[in-house]
Amino acid sequence: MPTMRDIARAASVSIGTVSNYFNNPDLVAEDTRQAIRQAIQQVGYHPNAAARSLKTNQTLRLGLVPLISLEDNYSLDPGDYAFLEFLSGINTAAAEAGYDVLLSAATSAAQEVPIYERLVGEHQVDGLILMGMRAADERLRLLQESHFPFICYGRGLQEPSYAYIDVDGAAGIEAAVDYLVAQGHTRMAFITPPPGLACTVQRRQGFERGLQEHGLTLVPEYLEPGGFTERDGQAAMHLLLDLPQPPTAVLTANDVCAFGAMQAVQSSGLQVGKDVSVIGFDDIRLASHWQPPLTTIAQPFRRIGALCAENLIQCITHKDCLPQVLLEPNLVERQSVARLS
Amino acid sequence: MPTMRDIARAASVSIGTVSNYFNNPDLVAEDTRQAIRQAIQQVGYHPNAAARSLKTNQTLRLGLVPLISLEDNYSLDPGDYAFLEFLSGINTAAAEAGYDVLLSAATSAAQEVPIYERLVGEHQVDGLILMGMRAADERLRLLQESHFPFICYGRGLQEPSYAYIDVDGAAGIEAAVDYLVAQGHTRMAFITPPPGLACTVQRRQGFERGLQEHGLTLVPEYLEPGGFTERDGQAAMHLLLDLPQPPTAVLTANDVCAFGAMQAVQSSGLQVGKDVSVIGFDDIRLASHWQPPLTTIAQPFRRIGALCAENLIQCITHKDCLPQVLLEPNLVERQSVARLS
DNA sequence: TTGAAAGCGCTAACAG
DNA sequence: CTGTTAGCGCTTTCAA
Repeated sequence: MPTMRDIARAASVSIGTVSNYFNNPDLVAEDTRQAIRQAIQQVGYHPNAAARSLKTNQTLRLGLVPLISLEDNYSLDPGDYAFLEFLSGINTAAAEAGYDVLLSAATSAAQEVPIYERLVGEHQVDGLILMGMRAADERLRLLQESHFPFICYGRGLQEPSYAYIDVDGAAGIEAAVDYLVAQGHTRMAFITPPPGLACTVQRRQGFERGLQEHGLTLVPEYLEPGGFTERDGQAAMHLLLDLPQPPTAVLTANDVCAFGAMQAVQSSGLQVGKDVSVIGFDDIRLASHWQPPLTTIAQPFRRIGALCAENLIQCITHKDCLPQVLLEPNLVERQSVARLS
Repeated sequence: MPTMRDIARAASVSIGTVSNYFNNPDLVAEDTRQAIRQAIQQVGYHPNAAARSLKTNQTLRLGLVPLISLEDNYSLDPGDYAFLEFLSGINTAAAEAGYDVLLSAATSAAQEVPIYERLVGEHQVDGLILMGMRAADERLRLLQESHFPFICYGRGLQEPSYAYIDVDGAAGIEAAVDYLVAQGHTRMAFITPPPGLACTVQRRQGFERGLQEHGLTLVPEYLEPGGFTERDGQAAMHLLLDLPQPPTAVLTANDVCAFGAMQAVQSSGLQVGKDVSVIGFDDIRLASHWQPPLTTIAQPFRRIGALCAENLIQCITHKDCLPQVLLEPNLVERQSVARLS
């Protein structure tokens, strides 16, 4: 690989001028630029990233640490199909701003914090994107203490002092409850996201608020702890259907969970969208292709990912800015909800 | 952030000794090690990655360039849910060997090669993982010319001279044809992956071979160009059903495509697994939860990803080794195929 | 077993 | 406008 020295020699200029060519082109005379450009073209030169980083203290990389755990699906975001869209959004927006994305897997929750420490300590990235926020999240402390730029997809439970992009899950669930009530339902259950996640608490509050507003009381058995997988949905729905008085409508943790729940309904000889209504969360692509098409609370993952990347980069370059974006989710009506007379 | 100099000072040793502590611990006396360990603990020191890379010429990073294109879903691997599993495998295996993964999105096919050039030129990564291999793939030339370590998930059409991990798609399709014949089918169609991909050609050959072996002739109308999305499957299946004499069984590009195809069958008032049989490819998690559960040709994506990472790292560290792994796919029988009398 | 010193490829003063 | 030069933080001889 050629170095800047080689380019300088080939263009018969000094190494400093080549540096200027890259970082302050207007300081360089047009003919000199021409010569340098040619030399670069000829050997296919690219500046060495490590050398540049060492000097400038910036990597042009954004970090993301997915928790890929087979045992505990505690915060299995990456197992969630939505993660893909999220990642695409990050990646696309990052690329547009000249950043790459560094992925560093944690294969258990215990590994997680050390990985963040290493990424920060080694200067591997200029900023970090967090996701799958927990009700009590160690990562926040670490990053805030070290004054390292970061942004979260999701918020913790108290009013956050950090940058985040989030979808108002409570409002989404509340809107879904409104909708169900409008369709004549009164017995509504909620298969929640995994316990421990911040969004689980938030959405549960939305659920309670929704019921309350319509003078409905929360049946404790209708609050079923669930998760993001089909298995979770399937198991929880069976539990719900086994109740002496099963709910007529069920909200779920996400679309995949809803798919599992629908599967349980069908294998119990009941019909989704008729005997039992199901509402998903996320609106992944398959939701509209499911049978019956799934009514769900849409989150714009790609956009969220892009917002995370853009705003994080903003934080990195402009320091002391604190983007806090709360998006409104959007109920997409399809055919998995029955209208009761 | 503390530097090695700080550690050296704190431990009252020279900077070279601290370096030895990390890279040649046995050269350092136990008490000295103790002192250094303590100093490191105290300030939370991590070696600066850029400085280290600059000197050692290795980054401990593996590169992956997903093609995230909204217009042309030419090689929309990342849009495929299987990508997630693949990525998890890579990420996990990489992490185990001390590597991180660098993602650099290409948002159009035109951007792709320049991104590879940049990654190589900037020394951003120690090796690259390619996927979505095309019938004629520019990336191969580039990487082979520059003698940069890389490995492919998938093979080009001629016998490859490069490292790869692949699943024998032709054999998979052939086995599926065998299976369909055993179930009494003779009119079989194939909704192919996107044109241009190497696997499309390979699988088509498997399809033809399969038919041939059973003395069946290929009906040109039964070879329907498709893709990896539900839309692709849906559209192609409708075309197939509109034929004067529709097929009784349909192979598809992947499970998601199969889902779309099944949707088309149902909306035509026919029943999957009875009037029309459908076979997927990949065996993503949802396949078994679909209604009816999808018979499909399984690819172990997580394992493939892990193999890619492990073998690439092998290539990086041991040079001149040429892993070429061909995995046999596996037909998973479920309920989307009818037995004809 | 430890220390001193050169240099990886680049940037950013600064001098000319 | 261009050249010279001193590091960025680390590894790696080589001497002591």
